[in-house]
Amino acid sequence: MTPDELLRTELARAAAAIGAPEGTTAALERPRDPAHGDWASNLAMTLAKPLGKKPREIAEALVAKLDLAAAGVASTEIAGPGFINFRLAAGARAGGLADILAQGAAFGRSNVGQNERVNVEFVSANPTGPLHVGHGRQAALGDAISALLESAGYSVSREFYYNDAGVQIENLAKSFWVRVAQASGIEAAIPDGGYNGDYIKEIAERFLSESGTPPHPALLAGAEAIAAGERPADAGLFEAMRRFAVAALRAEQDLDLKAFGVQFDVYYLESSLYTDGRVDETVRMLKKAGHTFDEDGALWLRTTDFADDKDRVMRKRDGTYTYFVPDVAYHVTKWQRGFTRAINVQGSDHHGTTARVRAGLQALEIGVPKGYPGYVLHQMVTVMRGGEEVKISKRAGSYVTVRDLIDEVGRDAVRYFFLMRKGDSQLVFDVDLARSQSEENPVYYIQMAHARLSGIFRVGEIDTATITGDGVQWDALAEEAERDLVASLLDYPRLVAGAAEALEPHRVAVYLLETARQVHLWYHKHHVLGEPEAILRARLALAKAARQVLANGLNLLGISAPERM
RNA sequence: GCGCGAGUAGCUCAGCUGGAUAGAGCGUCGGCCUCCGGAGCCGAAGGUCGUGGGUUCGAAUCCCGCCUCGCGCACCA
Repeated sequence: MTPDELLRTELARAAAAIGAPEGTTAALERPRDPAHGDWASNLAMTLAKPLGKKPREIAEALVAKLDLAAAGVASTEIAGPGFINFRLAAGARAGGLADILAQGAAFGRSNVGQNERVNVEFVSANPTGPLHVGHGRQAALGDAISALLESAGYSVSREFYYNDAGVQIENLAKSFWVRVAQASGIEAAIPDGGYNGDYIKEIAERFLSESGTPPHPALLAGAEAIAAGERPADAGLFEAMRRFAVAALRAEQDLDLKAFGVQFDVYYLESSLYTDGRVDETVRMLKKAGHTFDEDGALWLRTTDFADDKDRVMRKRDGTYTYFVPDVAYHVTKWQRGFTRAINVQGSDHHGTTARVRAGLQALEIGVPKGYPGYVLHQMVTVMRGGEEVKISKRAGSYVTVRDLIDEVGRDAVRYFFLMRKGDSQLVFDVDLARSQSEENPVYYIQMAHARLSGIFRVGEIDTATITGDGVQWDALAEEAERDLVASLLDYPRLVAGAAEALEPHRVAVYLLETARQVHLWYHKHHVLGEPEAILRARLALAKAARQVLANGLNLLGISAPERM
């Protein structure tokens, strides 16, 4: 147990002893002002109302009940309106470092999740083009959220949902047909709403060389049909092209993800929901539950019964389903596959769908919880280079892809930059800063801290395996910079737990930057090698512990922790 | 118009789920330093937390109104 955990338990015990109501939580925090001690609690203030006494009286009663020695507390004081301030014994303060050294990579992990199965869905791009920066933010976020949940003891499955059915894919197939026709010498134009990026040209070339050139008349007739807003008559050829294009684009996206170091456990195909009958089954169940109605020749779901702001069409007049139905069918599978918790990471431009998906699940009346699935929505990304915004233009077929970014600034920097801001604030990606090898670059700065600490052991020719907390005189860490660094390091488990609960990886990113700053500060002020034995040993332990915490945090974000740079 | 998100130092952003005198980096100004690993270190200036009310011992944080910006408001995903 770290000192604050000990203290927390003691406080809870004391609170119960003076008759605090059940469920009273003892808030314990690190005061901003060091003069207020190492830890402070507002417990007495929160108890003032239920106990009907003055906060300061309660504080005195609490202190009298505390076993200070057990919690490693040297002194207490009651301050301000009723804060209880705790000052730890010098040894107890730094003694927590022994925990870090003993737990190693496990430091910061917990078991609050109790192996609950969580499905984290992210990226889920349509296979209609390369992954762009928005997907990149999502990939970084989804992967980090997954890692956070794993570290909190959840059993996480990372999932990618391919929307490989529906109107967009139809448009892709038509655009592809046109490109194939063009490459075969036929004059044709990409239809409205189609995809005209250069990448489709390249795939069309590949199609021709791998599958041979299709019969000229069929291609021509198909192109004319597309121009008229219809499907090509040769259904077999159209289907073959659709498959080829989708497969090629999926392969491209896989390469993007691989370059980013993101691995999914499950790729779920929307098309499979049709072929295995789940879509029809979902419609049948919704009808059976009695929340559907017919109007204007379409089949509707009365989602307004379940907190949606308007009713939604399920089956269009032309007999095809809206995307909403497979979406519901898909989330039913998540529930049925045993995920009692589901989290969808999406761009905020999708937030309109959240209410209706939940409504659809409620309308089924199969016991899915109300807030299922949970959503983490993130705002847009703008890319800056040379002080100017890089415009994203799908129309011109030139937009910033994830792979462009990774090629230019490296995987670690891309990950950090996508994670350093709160998801719900807009993010400016400064390419020049991300690629700079200076301390202004936060990634470089954090990794440098890790490398510097590693350098101490390398230069001193010290095997880190020999560094443990055994027999270390912790009160040798008496400098202010050391006290601050130690406090930050011991704060790490709480920080990670909070980030996991809130699904906010940026807290880890911000923490790492601050901790790195403290490492640099300490490193510049105080030497390790060549100091007297007691100080040397304590500082080596501190260096190793700091390095461990930095590595653990970076690992959560999917960023490497280099030993030298 | 409705819904969601954002608005905090000159700039970019934190603010640990309601705590004590609101923080960091960059930039600006003043002063040191050249040491295991590369310009670092110390200090200063800089704030009506968009705005007006409310809730309470206490509000950047919770509630209501208003202003500005972004996203959405399809029988597209």
